[in-house]
Amino acid sequence: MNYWLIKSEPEVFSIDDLKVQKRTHWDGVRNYAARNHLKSMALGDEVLFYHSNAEPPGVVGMAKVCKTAYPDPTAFDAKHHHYDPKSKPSSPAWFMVDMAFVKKFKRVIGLPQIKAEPSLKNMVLLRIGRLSVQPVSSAEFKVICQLAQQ
DNA sequence: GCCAACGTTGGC
DNA sequence: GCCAACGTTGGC
Repeated sequence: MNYWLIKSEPEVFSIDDLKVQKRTHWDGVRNYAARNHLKSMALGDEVLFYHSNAEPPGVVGMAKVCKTAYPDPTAFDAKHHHYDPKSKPSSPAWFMVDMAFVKKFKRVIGLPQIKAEPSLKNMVLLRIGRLSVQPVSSAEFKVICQLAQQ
């Protein structure tokens, strides 16, 4: 079992949207490092859901992988905002996974709280701030879950 | 709205 | 293959 963190702007797609929809295609990732993480995800991997550009930014809940990586069709659609002519159905460049809602935390674990927690100081979130799909260690995942229960 | 960080593009 | 210019992300 591996653990991950995905970012979303709540104005675009929030944990509440995922709760209503129950599952969603995690499409639109157009960064190679993020894509490689998507392709490494296994069925049932647990994923922290992070709200970026929010007040406060932070981890708001949990999802899990319910379908492993497959080609992102929005990259093939010339009219789509995420269209990329480099990606062809015969040799797709971009992939997506499906995510299922697990839970929404009772409180947001804000970025300042994460920064203040010594056991989380090596989180990719703090080291590579812009990466939108990133791995989380099992120890970090446990700490986040404990903070969510306080 | 500003700006730092950093990934991507393209000229050479 | 280097690197400057540019675009995007995302915290503040």
